[in-house]
Amino acid sequence: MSTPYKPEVVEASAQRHWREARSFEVDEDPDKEKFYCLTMFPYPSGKLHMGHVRVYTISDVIARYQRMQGKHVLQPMGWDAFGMPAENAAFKHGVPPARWTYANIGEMRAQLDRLGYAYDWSREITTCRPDYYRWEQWLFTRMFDKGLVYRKNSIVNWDPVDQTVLANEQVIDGRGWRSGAPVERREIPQWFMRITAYADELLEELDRMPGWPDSVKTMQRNWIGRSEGVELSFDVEGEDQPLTVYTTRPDTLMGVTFMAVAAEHPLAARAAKDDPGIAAFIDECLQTDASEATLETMEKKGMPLGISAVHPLSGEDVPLWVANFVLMSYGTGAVMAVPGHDERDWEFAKKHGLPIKQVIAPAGGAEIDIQEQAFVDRGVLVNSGEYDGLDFDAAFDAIAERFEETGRGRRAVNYRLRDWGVSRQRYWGAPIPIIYCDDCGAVPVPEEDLPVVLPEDVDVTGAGSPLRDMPEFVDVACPTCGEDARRETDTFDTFVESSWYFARYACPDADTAMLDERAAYWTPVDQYTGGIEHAILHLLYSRFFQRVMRDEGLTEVSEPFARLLTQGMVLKDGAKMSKNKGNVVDPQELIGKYGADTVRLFMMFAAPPEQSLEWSDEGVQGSYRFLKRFWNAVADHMAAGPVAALDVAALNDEQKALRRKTHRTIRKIDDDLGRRSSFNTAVAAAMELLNAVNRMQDDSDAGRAVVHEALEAVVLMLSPMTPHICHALWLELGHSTPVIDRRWPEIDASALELDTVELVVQVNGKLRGRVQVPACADEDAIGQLAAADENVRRFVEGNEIRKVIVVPGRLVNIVV
RNA sequence: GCCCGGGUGGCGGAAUUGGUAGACGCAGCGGACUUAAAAUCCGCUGGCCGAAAGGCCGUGCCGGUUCGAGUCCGGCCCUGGGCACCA
Repeated sequence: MSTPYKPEVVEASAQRHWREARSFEVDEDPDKEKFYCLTMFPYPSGKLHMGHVRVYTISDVIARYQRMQGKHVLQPMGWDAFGMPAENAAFKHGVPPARWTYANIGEMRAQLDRLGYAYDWSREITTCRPDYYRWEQWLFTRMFDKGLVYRKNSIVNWDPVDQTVLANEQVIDGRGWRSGAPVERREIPQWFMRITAYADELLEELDRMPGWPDSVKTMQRNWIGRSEGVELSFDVEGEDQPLTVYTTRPDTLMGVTFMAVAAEHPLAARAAKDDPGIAAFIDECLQTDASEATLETMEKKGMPLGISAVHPLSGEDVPLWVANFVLMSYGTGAVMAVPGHDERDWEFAKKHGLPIKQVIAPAGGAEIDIQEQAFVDRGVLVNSGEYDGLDFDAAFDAIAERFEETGRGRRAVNYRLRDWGVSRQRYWGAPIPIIYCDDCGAVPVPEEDLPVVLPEDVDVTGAGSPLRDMPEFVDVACPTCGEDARRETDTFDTFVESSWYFARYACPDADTAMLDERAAYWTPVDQYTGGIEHAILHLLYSRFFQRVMRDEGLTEVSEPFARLLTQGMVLKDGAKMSKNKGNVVDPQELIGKYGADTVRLFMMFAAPPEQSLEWSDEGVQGSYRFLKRFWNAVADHMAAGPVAALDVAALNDEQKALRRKTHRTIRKIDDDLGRRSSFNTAVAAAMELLNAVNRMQDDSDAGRAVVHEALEAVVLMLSPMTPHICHALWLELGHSTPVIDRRWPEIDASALELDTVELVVQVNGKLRGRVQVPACADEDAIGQLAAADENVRRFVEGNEIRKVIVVPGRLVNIVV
């Protein structure tokens, strides 16, 4: 009698083996083909959630599959350890963020180990450790020297009651999350990284990244938002400086009937000095949070400034407005408005009684009424004087040239992408390595003084960074002149840490350089897996940082991630699992009840990886039942005594059929795991094969031999998904080499061959019958066999056959 | 508002390049085993008509292309992600 399946025993034993054999620690072996398999590292919140389990299981399956292909696989893990939750917890519980964070890391590491992931823990990274963040401080100072970082004013959400800067997440319906006070937009000086210097390269390389999903590449293209247009200068009455605007539609220039500037624009500020109404309107514009979604969805409002610009072609006066939909951060903070040919301008003009002028007509000559609806397509110029009759391209060139000749404008490429603001007015982050001196200005901290260590023993009050009140941190001598100076108290955006950690896993202990020669062996990452929510920011910043490191001579790699898989969320009752909704399922509990393999199997089986996964307690039980059946199938098979060697020449039809199923399944699962990342169908195929094995009632030597072959194949192929039970079953099947060190099963091509194939017969595209035909039959013979089918004849008789379409191996369609 | 996804039985999903819609699993129903229950095993399971053979309908909605559309094209509806300080 065999022992029943006990996951807790099986899993402890397999994990002990991996630990003692150091199965997952890898070095740099130039003779082996490397495979670097990485997941987006977690924020150490303290508890693993189902989203973590899903993404880490996906990655682990890929890592283990690639190992079975003979690759030298690195799968590291670490902690994205800086961030707001630690400050919030500190504020709430009075624990310093560092202590809270390190405690959480300990708990989460144990949880990950319980799931049996194949991590090389010797390379663990914790981003809040000085030996990690010192290198991003160092890179920042290098970027400073190259002019890749600079300081400028930019907008933040300001809570006027708590006197603190709020993250967008901390603004609820325009109010501070703790104070409830209406949030204001406020300008403060902040540090920026010049990602726009790499805009073209980041854009163009997307065309040469076959390993990334098209959707992510499209999102990044649109985010970078390259456009070709013209910069035009409009003289403004009473101003020395002209007002410059950028437009992608210079062909509509003669249709400009007003202009608008952002609330923060200097012209608006000047007008506000003499006009309390304008001042009040600008104040009102600033009473919103700074997110683009808010700005784009709020009611479009504006006010005339009482001054005019001069139209550069017609010389007519163009009234100047201040409007809440113009963004100071995009382009020049001013726009020319063409209500006839722009949706938003049209609505604004209608609302405020501004003129709407048609200057573009449809190329086809169709009649339009510009007063009813804006015409935004490209067309032919009208009402534009000497430019009448030109199409878009000709008008673009003619107008651009005219401005270039007079020096009042130029062709310009513009990007939607903005430089990356990295300053955060928070404590729990990497200090920005800058010292402010009254005489020398902003001075980067010299390399020998790095890292600038964040003091870890602090009291968090919730109102601003505690660093500001720590003279021992702030007061410092200027590195240039030695006079009294002040240290920067802002810290880096946590995206800075996650923009280069993937490279550091190659050499986490390098203490004389950011990266060493080991990075040349491991990078780029061959397979990167993480949430679709990171499709733009994290992935774009990482691509940027990789290039900055390249240009610093640290690596020759430009693209950090060769292949990308973006996995969907885990839902319960149609909603994302969250404490607020009370629909959280704790992985720990489930692992205690069913074991890690059941949880892993369910995660892989329940949905394709890119799609959201609907949690189901019954589905988990189904996975558990399958593993019990799997266990019993192997145990029963082995309990029946020794298995004879397989003699393929001596098989009957049923035995041949099982062998065919075995080798077809190997081919399918290999394709599903290796090429398609289709784990759910891989599991289904393994289940089908096991069902076929269980249906086989054949105690003959040959019958037991083909069953043995099938069971070995299932154990090997499921071992990436359920590694613990497969570890045990492989030993049970009589092997001494553990399954972790085995290769993927070989396909016997001769087992796949078939004498006859079944074809579907259609008449006019509708299924009417099935026929068995020899595998080698030609189209005429197939057509005749198909037409001979009794049911097919009923639909063909009395009609003329117009065409017979044969799709080899699939179907015959008779068109009558 | 803008950008990118998704929508198929009672449920999760399959259908890989335009070629058998519903693989695999869950739930349900029927049966075996059991004193009984649990567990396990076997069978059935998109809707409608039919005794059966078989037929008709069916992949969010409307229209189109094709011998053939879940898959391609046009227009809509619903829903998820992102929108630069959540990570």
